[in-house]
This record gives sequence, structure tokens and C-alpha cells, in this order.
Amino acid sequence: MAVTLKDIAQEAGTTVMTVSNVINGRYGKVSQATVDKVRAIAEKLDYVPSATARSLVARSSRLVGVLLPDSEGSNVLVSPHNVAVIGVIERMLQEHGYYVLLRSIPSNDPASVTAALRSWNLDGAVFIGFLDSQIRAMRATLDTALVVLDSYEKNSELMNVRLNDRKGGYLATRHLIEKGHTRIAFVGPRITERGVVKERYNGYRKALREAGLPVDDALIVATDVAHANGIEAGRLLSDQHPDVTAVFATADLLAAGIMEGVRAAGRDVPADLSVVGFDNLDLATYVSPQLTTVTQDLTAKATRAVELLLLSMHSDGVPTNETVMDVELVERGSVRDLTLAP
Amino acid sequence: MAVTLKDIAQEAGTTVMTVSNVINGRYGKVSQATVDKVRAIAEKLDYVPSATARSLVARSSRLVGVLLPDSEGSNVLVSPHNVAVIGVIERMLQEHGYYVLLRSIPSNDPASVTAALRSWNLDGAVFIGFLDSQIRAMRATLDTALVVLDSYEKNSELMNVRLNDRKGGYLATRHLIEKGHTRIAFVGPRITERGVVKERYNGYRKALREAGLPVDDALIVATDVAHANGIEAGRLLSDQHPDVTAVFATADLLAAGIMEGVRAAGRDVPADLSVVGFDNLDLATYVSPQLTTVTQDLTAKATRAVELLLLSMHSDGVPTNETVMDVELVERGSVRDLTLAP
DNA sequence: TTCACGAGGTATAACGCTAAACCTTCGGAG
DNA sequence: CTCCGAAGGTTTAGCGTTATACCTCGTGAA
Repeated sequence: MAVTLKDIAQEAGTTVMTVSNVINGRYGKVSQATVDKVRAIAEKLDYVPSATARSLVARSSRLVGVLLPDSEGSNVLVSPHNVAVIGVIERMLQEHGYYVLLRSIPSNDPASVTAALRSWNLDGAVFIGFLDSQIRAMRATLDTALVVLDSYEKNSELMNVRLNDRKGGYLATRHLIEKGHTRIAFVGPRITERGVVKERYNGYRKALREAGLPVDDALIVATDVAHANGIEAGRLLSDQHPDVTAVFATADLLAAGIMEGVRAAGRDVPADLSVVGFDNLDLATYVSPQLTTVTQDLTAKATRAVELLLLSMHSDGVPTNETVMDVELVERGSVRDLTLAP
Repeated sequence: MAVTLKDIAQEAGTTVMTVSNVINGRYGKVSQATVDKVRAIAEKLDYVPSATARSLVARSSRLVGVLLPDSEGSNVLVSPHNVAVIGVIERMLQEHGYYVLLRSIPSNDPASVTAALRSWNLDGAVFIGFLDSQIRAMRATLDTALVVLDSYEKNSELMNVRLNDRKGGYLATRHLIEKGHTRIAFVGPRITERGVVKERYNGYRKALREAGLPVDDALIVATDVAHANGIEAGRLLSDQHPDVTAVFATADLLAAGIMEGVRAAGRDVPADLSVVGFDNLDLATYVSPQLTTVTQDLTAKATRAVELLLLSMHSDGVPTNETVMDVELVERGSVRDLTLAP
């Protein structure tokens, strides 16, 4: 049985309220002698205040939900990005005295779980990696301060922190152009109306246009972003598009696969085909040649998200609508410089 | 302001207690008419019971702590293993009506945070990836049902779920022996009195002895388990031990590095050197040749851990002391069969 | 001498919920 | 016609805290 204020009060021969005052540093109302006595007893009994009781009266739980989609067995935790992000978020919230309630959300019926979460009276929530439709469903049932990571919905009052994917696509493609490439393939998931891929594609287009190069739809390879898909894409590219000298892949995993596929087809990276990825996974430095890729500052992203969340938890005005985090290109060994003598 | 039992009672013209009975399915005490009315109103007002209030009276929080060590910026979440494990744990606990409180613990002063956690009156806790000394410190302050993942402490009353690392080392080495290798290096962290590495090493020794092969300390390479260390080790092995035809590396990351180092030294895997790893990371299938490695069933491990935890949460008797999960060898392309004609 | 005031408390109520004891009514059984 | 028990409640108390209002001194000013 846990020690309560009452226990301390009894032993100190005073009231619960006085003990509470001491524990919470509300001196002013208490004599030094009492403070000392209560302090000593609390220490001796190893008193820890009850978070639940406090939540009840304070009408604030000090709990922040971190919600991830759970698609039958493999949830988004799996992405190394999100893992790092969650780590940073947890640590920051901890510093501010908040606790993290981790919850995976069934993709088919997100609202069912958010309803359950509401019972915890969360002070805030972070959504990571959800589809827009899911976000909308959850936001409706869960009633808290809220920040979303990586949403691409336009017309919303959500606080959203996402990457500058367009710039990423642009930087990758421009880099290839600067190195003398003119036939540059775009490999990634099917391009939709809006979303990450569309953004990256827009950056790709922009770079091409800016350089006066044609945008050739034949150079767009639509595929999933797993390693195996990359291998296939690399083969295909080598076989059917021998004129292509460079690829921008929307994910490192894909890029790594492409490198292997190209090699399997008897060609070489970067001699015959240059590759730029996106994400800067650890993997990018494990492959050889090491992968030139687009990188983001995960810590900065997570930090920004928590800052925004804390802000909107403490003041009711929603401060910003969308924060777009910067990206950079990391040059490594997977791009050949065609402007040098052959 | 959240809807409470009181609100419903008012609107239904009855008492809080009756509403509580209806909400919790304690019929028997309530007429069908009342049940229906209260139900309807609760639905209409979108009532969700307060978890904090319930915790307070039930003296059980429905909260399970999942604790991870946090060593200045990069916590153990980073390991893909633990990520998967946490995912499974969360989902299982969710099914049983528990919520997960995720917490990273400063490695230097673990007890400070566990004290704070105690205020949540956790129903249980899972420790993942801690050192024995830390576990002891935390166990002392945190007073709950408890299950530990991957501890190698012997003499304890902890419930511990760990891998059969010894068997892993044994299987890897035996496989190499079966393929005709006799000079087999062991690459991994320094071997300590007890712990993962020691266990794997014991397995390695056992396989060698069993085959009547000498155990040569010169073939033990102590190193960290990062990719870069692997490269170095691969080089070193190629340069200084040309007679060695096979390596057992205690981690896939290391194994992948070794493969690269060997290649950098102008030799080939598996032609000149065979490599077996440990972990079966995704990476193992991304490298070429694909890595032969020791694998574990992460889901089984996480499941077992939660089962044990639930057990010890519900009954006070500590059921088991240590559960050792099985491992298997996955054969892929990084081992050469020397018994075939050259 | 009286009064106001501050210092150092104590008492009460409330947060939202549940367990347990306590009231009504009503329809039989004795 | 009295008493009993069941059905369908209601009341009271309590989980561990905190906010707020309320007491009781002793001191210094009027």
C-alpha cells in the first residue's frame, strides 16, 4: 500500500493540507519547524504523490499520447525515422514533466481507439505517420491539443510539421544536373494528387525545367519502396533505358535496391548509372559506394513538433498551421561527375 | 469540459450510482427501462469514463511502463529489434485493456526516474535493454510486477526473457564446420564474465570442441559492433589471418562491415572468407551476398514477456525465473561450402 | 484597552468514480 | 393482515489531492 499524505499527516501530528503545502513548496503558510518535520517524515516513508489523484483535481493528466498507425502486425515504429523521432519527443516531454502514452491505432477503425484514449484526458497528442482520412477521424473523437507529423493535407487547421520534400527532390535532381546528367529517371511510388511523392516529384520537375531539360514521363518508374522493388527497378532501367545516366529514388531503401539491380544487370554504380536517394538511413553508409542522399534533421523536426504542442497546450490560440523543415543533400559516392574528362 | 456520470444522472433524473451501474453492465440492480434511458443519454452526450478517477478508486492504473535506457541522445529504441518488440508488447497489452507508458531512463541515474514513475502506480513494467546494475537500482524504487528482456544476471528473482545466445553461437559455428571450415574467427565485443557475448562465445567454443577443433585465442577479434568496426575487422582478418576461412560475427551490422572490409582488402565473400552474422536484421538481405545469420522470433519473445507480465500481475506468485527463447540459423549466401570440389 | 492583522494553521468541499449499506415498494406465503 | 424477500433503487463513504474559506493566536498601533 502506497504512502499517502494522510499517513504523513498522522505521523507528523498535523493535517493533510499542511503536508500537501509542504510537499508542493507552498510555504508562506507553514512554519519552518513544520516544514522540516514533514519533509523528514515524507523522506523516511518514501512518499510519492499520486499522479492519478492529482490529475483528478488538476483536470490535467500530464499525459501526452503518441499515436502510431498499426497495420496488422507491422506498425510505423518500424521506420527508423519515426523511432528516432519518438525518442526525441519522449525525452523533451519528459523534461517538461509530461509522460508519454504510446498507442498503436488500428488503421481500419482509428476512432475506436481514440475514444478509449479520451478516458485518459490527455493533455496533448502527437500523430505520426497517419493518412489524412485517419487524422480527421481521430481528431474528431480525441479532444486535445494536437500536432501532426508529416501530413500533406492542405486545407486544415491542424498543426503540422513536415519535411520540405519538394526541396529535397529539387536538390537531388539539381545535383545530378550539375554533375552533367540530362537523362534522369524518377523512381518512387505512384504519384498521387498530393502527398510526399508528389512533392518530391514537383521538386524533380522544377530542377529539370530550370535547367531547360525536358520532363519525360517515360523516365518515371512507379514502384513500392522496398529493397526488392529497387532491384527490379534497377534491372528494368538498365535493360530498357540504357540512355539514362542517373536516377533519383524517393527512398534510400529503394536506391540501395537499384544499385544492386544495376549491378545484377552487369552495369556499375556510379560508372554507368548515378543514384541519389532520400532519407539518409544508416543503410546509406553501409552500401558501397555509399549513397548520396537527401537528409533531414530528425531531432529538429521532433523538437519543433514538441515545441508547437507545448505551445498549444498552454495557450489556446493555435499558433501556426504548417511548419516545413529544411532538408539537405549529403554527397557521397553514388553519383558520377560527367563534367570531368571521361 | 468532459461529460461525467453526474451529467447523465441529472438528465436521466436518477442518481450517479445507477448510471455507474448501467455503464458498467451491473444490471440486476437496474430496470430495463432505466438501462435504456441511461444508455441513450450516455450515447448522446458521448460519455467516456475517466480513467484517472477509476484508477483512484480501483487502486490499479491499467498502465504498464515500458522502460528503455537513454544514453545521451541515442536510446535503445534505435535497435530495430527493440522497436519490433515494443510494437508487439503494446499491441498485446492493448488487447488486455492496458495502456503503455513509454519512458526512457537516464543511464547514469535510473532510480531518479523510476521514483517519478511510481506516482503513476503502474500495474506492471517491462525493462528492455538495461544493464544488471541498472535493473537492480530500478527494481528497488519501482514497486510493480516486472519482466525484464535480455538480462544475463544469474542469481535473481527477476522474471527474465532472453535469447538462447549460446545456441546461436553454437549453430553458427557448427554450420561453418559442417561446410568444411576449420579456422573460424570469432568477432564481437570483448568477452566479459557473463552477458550476451560470453554466451555466444560459449556456443562457438562448444561447436569447435565437439568437432575436435582447437580453440585458438588468436582468432578472437574484440571490437565494437558498428559497421565501421566491421570493415576494420574484415581488413585485419584478411591481412593478418589469411588462413582463416570463416568468421562468426556477433552482430549483422558487424558482419556486413566485415564483408565490405574483406572486399576492400581485395578478397571475396564467400569465396575467400565465409561470414555468419547474428540478429537477422533487414540489412542481412540487403547486402550481397545475402548474409547467413542467426535469427530469433521477436514476436514470440515479446509475446512471452507480456504473458509472464500479465501472469505476475494477476497472481502474486512469481511463476518462472528465466525464459530462454529459441534461435535458428537462416542460410543465405555468405558461406562457402568447402566440402564441394573446388 | 481594543482592534486589526498577519502568521500558522485547520476544516470543508470537490475532482469522478465505485463499493457497500441502506431504504422503499410490491407481490406473495404463512 | 402480517411478514418476508426481491426488485429497483438511493445514500454514504471513501480513493488521494488541492483550493478555499475559515479559525486562533499574539503583537503592535490607536
